[in-house]
Amino acid sequence: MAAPAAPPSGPSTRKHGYSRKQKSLGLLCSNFLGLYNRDGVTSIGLDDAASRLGVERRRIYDIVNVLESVGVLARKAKNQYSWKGFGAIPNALQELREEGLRENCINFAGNDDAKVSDDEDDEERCGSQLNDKSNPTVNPQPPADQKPDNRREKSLALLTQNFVKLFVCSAEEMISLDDVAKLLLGDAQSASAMRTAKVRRIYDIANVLSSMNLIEKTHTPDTRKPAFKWLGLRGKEENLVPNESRKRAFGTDITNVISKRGKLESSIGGELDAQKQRQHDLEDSKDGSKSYQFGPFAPVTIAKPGNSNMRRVHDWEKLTSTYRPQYQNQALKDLFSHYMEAWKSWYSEVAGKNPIRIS
DNA sequence: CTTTCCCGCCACCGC
DNA sequence: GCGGTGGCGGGAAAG
Repeated sequence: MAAPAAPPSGPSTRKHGYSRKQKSLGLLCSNFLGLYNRDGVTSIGLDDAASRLGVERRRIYDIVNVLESVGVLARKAKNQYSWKGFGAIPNALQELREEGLRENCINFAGNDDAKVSDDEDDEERCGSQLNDKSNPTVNPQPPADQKPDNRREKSLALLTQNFVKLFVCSAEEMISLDDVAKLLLGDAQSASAMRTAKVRRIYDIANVLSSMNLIEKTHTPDTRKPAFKWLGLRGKEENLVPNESRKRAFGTDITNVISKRGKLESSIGGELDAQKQRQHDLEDSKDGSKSYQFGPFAPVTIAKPGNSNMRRVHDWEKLTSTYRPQYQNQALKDLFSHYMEAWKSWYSEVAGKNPIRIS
């Protein structure tokens, strides 16, 4: 693949092709992951990440918040996060699942292959936000106050957790954007204007989860409505679809310092960094090739192992045994195995190389 | 036109 | 006060 500046099948973006896709959160997240998913990485400084990825600090917060919700990161201190790795995801998801099942009094019964179609069941929620002013929280929190924690309720992190719970708790493997919006941000269907304002956050979350291949953007089979499909596991013949090649210019200065939305950038030495745009496709045969691109300071060449038939045999057994808590319950064991099994392929596909670090 | 969602202002939270 | 966080929504690119 090539042509970073001119998106395929787009209008002739002649000069200074400003493309939103090159600055998407998902792309940034992929780069973030590629940058820190490396042995030896233990802690991550926000300033360091921001400068190395060439973005403002604000954007790092977005990524970090959702990554933390999935267990990949953990806040250690101000400005400092610790890298937990992809291996922390299964446990994090399971916790979310248990928590989700616990907090909302739902009885989905043995409804395994739900079709759902038009009825949006009301699983998640029930204990989250709802009516703007009335007391919303039902969680283990003193209902005394409502003003202080109001901020927390709308945090990206919490939204992300609820988003994930939606999939992990229920049997659905595809949920429409409309339903997600409705479930996460309570409220009935309001005008399109109000909803548009709300879904912006969902897009943010979805983009970074997509970059991890935890979900995938799709459309409902019947309608053409946008929807999200849960990947990574689920009792289906689901296959892990590797992302398409994606890249983002690195090392350039802060995103907006010069070009204001790509309009008045004109001729302020915009050519200089063209050299940084070099992109060479890593190995690649047909489609799915995920290549990270680094700026002037290209670290290690990322070798993507998965593509060929010979998948290097990870020490998954060892790893699994290390991770596996002492589950007395057989059901939990199965569940865990199910997760791990799915993640073997997922991990080797997306993350590739080095095994997860265990502390 | 609608949908997607980047950007960054500025409120908020400790210190 | 001060700097780190991160809601929040304007408004422009993409469809």
